[in-house]
Amino acid sequence: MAIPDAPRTARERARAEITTEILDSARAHLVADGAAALSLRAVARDLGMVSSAVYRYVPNRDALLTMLIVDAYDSLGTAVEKAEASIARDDYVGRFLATCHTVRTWALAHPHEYALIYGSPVPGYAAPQDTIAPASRVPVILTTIIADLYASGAPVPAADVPPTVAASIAPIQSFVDGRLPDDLMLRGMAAWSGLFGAISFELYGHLHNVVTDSVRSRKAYFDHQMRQVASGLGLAAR
Amino acid sequence: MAIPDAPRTARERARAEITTEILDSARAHLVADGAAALSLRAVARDLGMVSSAVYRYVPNRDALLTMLIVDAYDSLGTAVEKAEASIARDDYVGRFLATCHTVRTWALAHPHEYALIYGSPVPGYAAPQDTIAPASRVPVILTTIIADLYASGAPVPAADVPPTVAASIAPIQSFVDGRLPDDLMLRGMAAWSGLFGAISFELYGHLHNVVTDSVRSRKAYFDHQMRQVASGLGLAAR
DNA sequence: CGCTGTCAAGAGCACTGCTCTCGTTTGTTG
DNA sequence: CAACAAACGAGAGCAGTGCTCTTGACAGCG
Repeated sequence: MAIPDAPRTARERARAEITTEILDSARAHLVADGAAALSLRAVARDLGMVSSAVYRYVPNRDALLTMLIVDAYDSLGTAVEKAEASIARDDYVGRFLATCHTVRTWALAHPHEYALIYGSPVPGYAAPQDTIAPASRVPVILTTIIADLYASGAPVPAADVPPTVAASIAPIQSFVDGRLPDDLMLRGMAAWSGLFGAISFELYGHLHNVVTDSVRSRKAYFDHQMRQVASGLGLAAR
Repeated sequence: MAIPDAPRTARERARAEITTEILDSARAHLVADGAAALSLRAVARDLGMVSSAVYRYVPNRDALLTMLIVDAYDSLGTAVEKAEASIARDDYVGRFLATCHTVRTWALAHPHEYALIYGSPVPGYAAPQDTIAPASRVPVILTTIIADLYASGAPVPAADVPPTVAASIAPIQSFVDGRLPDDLMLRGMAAWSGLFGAISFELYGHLHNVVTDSVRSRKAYFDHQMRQVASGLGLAAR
């Protein structure tokens, strides 16, 4: 898997270079006009190539979008990991809130990229294998915070949950070897989907005429909601 | 605004008829292949017209999509209103859960329509005035449930919230003339975005490898999460 | 009856994704 | 070193898109 030792031949060198140029141009178009407007021909024009030449590097438009998806997940993942790592390990609320705010800030700064990864996928689009690792970086962080909180011995929600519900989250529980109480895990998942639900609503305009449309208000609203979510996780405020 | 008394002349009659035929065909394409694949030319072919003829009835593709958006909001709104109305008025949890499950059921049955209204909007797309009324039907139902609950005198969350947060929800509070405590309103909004966040995650595949992918499991998971949300609203379970 | 506005059809423009062919260049192999 | 195969860029081409414009037919009005 690891890159052997950089491209050796001139051809491999050129191929790697042009491939990244294609990706850069595609990303620029995505940022500027969104995924729907991304055109392989426009990318080709950017690089001074003819459209068919691009197909030597990218099998089709979908593949290019997939690369951009991986790209976006990684960009978000890196930002969140960095922000979360800067908080004291035993400040669980702080780590959670830093995660939330970083996701939101990233989303506001990269709306088209956010829409690409958390918006409606194209009908038949099936996420290829290479997207799932980058896609799980944020969930992994959230899970880690919760697992750390639980390991710290702090009081966390651990009520019984109906067997069918417990069974439904078997897949995710297997990732943490069932170390977390079902109740806590379920609340963590609610936090996760609540986080992205809140951001999507804000970004897609559903808060229009609902929450004052100013940077200050929107941030205060989001912060409050995420604090509420945190308290539901057993993360005492402050 | 109201239709005077049905089209009178043969021309007006034909115009109304063809317009609905266009919408029907467009809806069929949307259901089958999603919004991205909706083509004005394909609609024209369906009706045995040439593409330019369609432009006599619909100014452009965006306008057609807007009609479908209104359509979808109305379809969802009708389904939810009907389901919610069938629950005893004093069963607030039941009304809330019926609303949640109906939204989810509708979304699973109409994935492309759901994606059209709750997915990522096209970049420059600004929701026209005619979409906002249909779009608010579900929020109105949710707000009504909460307002009824509050009016019943049941104990509801009414803690103080920071002034900036309270100020941020001034727009929505003005709809209910500030009758609801900020705390309750905020939790209601969290429920609202949590509801659609959960459904979007499920529909867009983010629960893959997280929640067992079976009708039973997914429903049990969703039901549990919405019950948790309800309890956060002061809606005692059962 | 005749004028005006509406309509369907067709051609056309600029754009898209993608395929195929054809010389040219590059790297490897005999 | 020569020969062959693979990789590559350019160009033409196909089928499709949204949208505009012109042209001729028709309906409804004064």
